[in-house]
Amino acid sequence: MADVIYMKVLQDLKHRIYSNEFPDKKLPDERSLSESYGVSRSSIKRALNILAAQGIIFKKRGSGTFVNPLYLKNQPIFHNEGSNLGVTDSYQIDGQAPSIKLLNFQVVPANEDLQQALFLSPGDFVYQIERLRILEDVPFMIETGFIPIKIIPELSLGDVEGSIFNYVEEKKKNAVTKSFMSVMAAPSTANDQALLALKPTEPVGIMEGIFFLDDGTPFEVSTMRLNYKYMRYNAFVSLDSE
Amino acid sequence: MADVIYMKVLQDLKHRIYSNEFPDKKLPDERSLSESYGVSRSSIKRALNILAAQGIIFKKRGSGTFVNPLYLKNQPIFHNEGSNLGVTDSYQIDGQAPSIKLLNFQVVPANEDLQQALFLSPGDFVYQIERLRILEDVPFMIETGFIPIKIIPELSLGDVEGSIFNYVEEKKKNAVTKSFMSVMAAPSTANDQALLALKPTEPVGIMEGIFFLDDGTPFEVSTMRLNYKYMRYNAFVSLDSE
DNA sequence: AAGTGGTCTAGACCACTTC
DNA sequence: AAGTGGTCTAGACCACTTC
Repeated sequence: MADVIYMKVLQDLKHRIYSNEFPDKKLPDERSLSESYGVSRSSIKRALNILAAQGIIFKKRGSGTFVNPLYLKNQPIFHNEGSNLGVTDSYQIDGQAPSIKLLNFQVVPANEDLQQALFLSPGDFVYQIERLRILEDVPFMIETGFIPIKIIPELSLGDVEGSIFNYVEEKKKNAVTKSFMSVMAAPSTANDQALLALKPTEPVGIMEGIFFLDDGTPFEVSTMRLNYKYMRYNAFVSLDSE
Repeated sequence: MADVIYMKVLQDLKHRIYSNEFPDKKLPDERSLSESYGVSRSSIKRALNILAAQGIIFKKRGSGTFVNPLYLKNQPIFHNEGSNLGVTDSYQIDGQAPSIKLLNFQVVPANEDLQQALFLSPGDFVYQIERLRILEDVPFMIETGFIPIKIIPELSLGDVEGSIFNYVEEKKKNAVTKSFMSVMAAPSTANDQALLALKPTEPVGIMEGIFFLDDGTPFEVSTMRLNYKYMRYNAFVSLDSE
């Protein structure tokens, strides 16, 4: 992926944006970027379109391309940087991935909700995986995931202490690239408070999702409970492509 | 929008998919589509990429393009009913729009953040509009919005007691069709608790956004603080188009 | 070997904004 | 008039899958 031109341009531009290289929030025009990077304008546009879809920049025809001030105002936490949608890739900070503390790992029968979400039959089993995610020594997320055992029957204790999405990508050559997400807020439970070092008045952010493999197979149902300070979900919404 | 080639192709393909014209779930290859539609392969790819981003199809290099069976089976989780992205259209319940209680309406100078977000110059003014949104007698959202006065200099007290986005659509023939949203959670303030009938341990969900008119003009910066029970932000995420 | 999607180019023309 | 992003073309070559 890194050998692809538009990805190189994208990474470089993102770095320059975060380095505040454009204090007036205006990027060079596409034709200048094309020349300075030595690539076609199409490749520049492709990189810019992705940055726009990620909410980092926006474009105004006739005027130029601008850094989204909302995006830089606070530190964005959840950003889809990697080759898949997993927590490990999305919560990188300065290239450092969050570490994992395994809380629970077992195989259970899929209940009705899980059967429907993961296209399973009665009697099918799923892994239940509960993990605490830690970023720079701060536990910030409790993650409970359910994965059909038939998709990765060989999953071991060691595997679930690392990135499962990366594991699947490497071993199965099938990345998790799509998801339906629901983002919510809720009061913290006693368990949340203990694990995430929250006061009783401090809430959790909740991200619930169904994750799909690239071929459309539902891979995991996951509920993530976050220290509210670490949840900032950015999205670009457009009615154009309806 | 309908005069754009890739949109025409997109609409037509979507219609053909829903008409079950591809019972084997396989679409013609891109070069054939290019020929049969009489457009370039790039335009075909553009339409297909959008359909893939919407979760309707998926592509497999070397194999072809396929209808996503999951999509036809499952009802889409998130559906935007209205013609714009405003609260009035998005929070309809059984066709009933939320009502509005105006808390504050004044004209103030745009601070630096607003100048940057709304393309304003020092000395430009914005409306500051604070409103309480009420659904079936329950106040659920405190909304603070900032809109440049030069976009709608004639805005009156009566107008801000209704849907501003619908007003702009009717009067200016320019709909709010794009936005960058940030979704967060936070402890409730005393003000939140009073207006939204929350206990001190109950949080708010926060949706912060810049809303754009169809031509890309930033129209409003808005911060919405919601009773957490009423915030559920749904999104379909895909790395395909990125 | 043939088929199919992915990436990329160089350039044309259009639509809108700014000067 | 000049600048800037949007759309589109025709074609080249690459990577992966299927036969």
